[in-house]
Amino acid sequence: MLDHHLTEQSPLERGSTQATLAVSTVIFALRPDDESRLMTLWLPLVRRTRDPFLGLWALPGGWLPADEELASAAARTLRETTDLSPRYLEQLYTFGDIDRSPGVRVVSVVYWALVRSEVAERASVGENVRWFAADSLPLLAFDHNRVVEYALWRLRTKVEYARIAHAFLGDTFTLAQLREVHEAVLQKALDPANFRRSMEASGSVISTNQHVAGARHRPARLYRYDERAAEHDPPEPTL
Amino acid sequence: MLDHHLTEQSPLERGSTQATLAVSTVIFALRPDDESRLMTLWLPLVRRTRDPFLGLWALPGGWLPADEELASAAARTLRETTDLSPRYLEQLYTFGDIDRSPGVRVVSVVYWALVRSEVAERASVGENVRWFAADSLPLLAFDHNRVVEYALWRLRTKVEYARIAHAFLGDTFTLAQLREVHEAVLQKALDPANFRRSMEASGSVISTNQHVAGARHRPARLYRYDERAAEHDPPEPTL
DNA sequence: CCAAAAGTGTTGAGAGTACACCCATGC
DNA sequence: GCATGGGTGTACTCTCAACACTTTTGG
Repeated sequence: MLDHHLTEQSPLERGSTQATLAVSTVIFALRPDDESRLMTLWLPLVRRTRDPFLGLWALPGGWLPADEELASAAARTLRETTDLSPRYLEQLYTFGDIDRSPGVRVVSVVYWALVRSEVAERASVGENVRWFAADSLPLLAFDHNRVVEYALWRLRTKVEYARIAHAFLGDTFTLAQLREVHEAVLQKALDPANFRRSMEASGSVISTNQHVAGARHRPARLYRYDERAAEHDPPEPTL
Repeated sequence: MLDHHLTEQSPLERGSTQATLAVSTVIFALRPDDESRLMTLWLPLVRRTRDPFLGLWALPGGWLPADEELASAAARTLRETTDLSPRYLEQLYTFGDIDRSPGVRVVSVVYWALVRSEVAERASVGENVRWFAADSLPLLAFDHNRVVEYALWRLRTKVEYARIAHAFLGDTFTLAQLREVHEAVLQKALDPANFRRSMEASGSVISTNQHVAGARHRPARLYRYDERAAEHDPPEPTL
C-alpha cells in the first residue's frame, strides 16, 4: 500500500485530484408485511436534498472524517438516521466506479447492519427518512440499487445464520421465532422438527428452563444465543 | 452515500482534512517448496524505499488515481510489480484503521489475485521485489501481516475451489494437477479416487480426449475448466 | 373434546470417506 | 515382470429432508 518501489509522491503533496471517501450503510430490519402478515426484510432510506439525484432515495451515509474509524462512521450514520444501535455490523464491499457519481470521484465503503424488529417499529420516520420493503425498492440514487442487491445476496448466503437471526431477536426467543427469522431471510419454509434438531446440534443456542405460556397450545421453551459459538473463523479480519 | 438529510458540505469544499485512498494487492502463486518439493503458496513483496517503514517489506500497491477504476489499479500494480497478468482478481477488504499509517490517514482497498505457477517462476525479481512463502513472512510494513492473513483465510475458505484451482493452472490439466492445487491450498491430502468423482460430479471440469504420456505409468486424461460453471452466484456485485 | 403448535421418532436418499482392486505405461 | 500412478467399484458413515406420531396447553 502507499507507494511501492516505483516511488510516487503522495497525491496530496503533488496536489493532484483524488477520490473522496464516503461511508454508507445498508440497514436491515425484519417486520411483518402489512398485508401478507409474513415477516419480510425492510430498510430505511433517506431522501436526497441536493444534487446529484435531488429528490431520489439513497442509502444513509456521509463523508468519512479523517479522525473516525470506518465502522464507527457506519454506526454513527445508522444512529443518526434511525435512532437505533446495530445488533450486527459488518463491512460489505467498497464501490468505486468512476462514473457512479456524476462529476466527482466518490469511493464508498459500504457496511451492512441488522437491527431489532420491534425497535425498528418505532424508529424515527420523518419526511426525509422512510422504510421500504427490501424486495421492492424504487429507483435509487447513485448505484444504490446494486448495492442493496448485493447486501441482500450476502445476507441470504451467509453461513452463520445463527448470529444473524440473533441480531433480529431479543436475548431469549423460542425456536419458532428463530425459525421464522430463518424462513424470512431464506424465503422458504423450514420443517420445525428438523430445524429444532439442527439448531440444537449446532450448539449455537442454549436451552433455558423458561417457557412462554398464553397461547392455546403447548408452551414453548425459551432459548438463548451462545456467544461462544461465534468463535469459529474470522469473518472480519479484525474481530 | 454522499451526504444524507443532515446535509454536510463536501469535505473538499470545506477544506477539511480527509483520508487518502490507496489500492494494494495480495498476489498468490503456487510453487514447489525448495526443500520439501511440496507445492506451497508464495507471494511477492516490495521493499519500502521511504518512510514510514523504510526498508521493510510491504504489499505492492499505490495511490488511487482519480481516473482509474479500483480493480484496474490493482491489476496495474500487479503488472508493474511482477510483469504478470492476474488469472483471478477480487476485492478482499478495505482497511482503514486510523493508526495504521503513522501521521496520515490512509484507507486501503485491498484486492487479492492469483497468477500462474510456471509463469511466476520467471517473474521479475529485483533488489526491491522478492517472493516469500505465504506461511512464513517477516514483519511487514503497516498492517500488512494482518492483511495477508485475512487473504489466506479467504483463499482457503472459498467455496469455488474449481475457479481458484483453474487460475493456478493452464487451460488444460490432469486431475492429479488439479488435486495438487487443492491439496496445497487446503493443506491436507485428498483421496485421488474420491477427488475425481467429486470433480466430475460438480460439472466444473470437462473431459477432453487428450492424454499426457511420458511418465512411467498410465497416461492421464486432460481436462478443461468449464466457464459456465462460474454462472452461479455473484461473489462480486459487478461480475 | 378439539385445535394448534411443541416436541420426539423413524426412515430413506444422497454426500462424503476409506480402501480394495484393476488398467496402462516406462523401464 | 514390476513399479507407479491413473482410474473403477464398493461398502460404510453421516447429514439432512420428509413425515408420522405423541405431548401440552387454551378454549
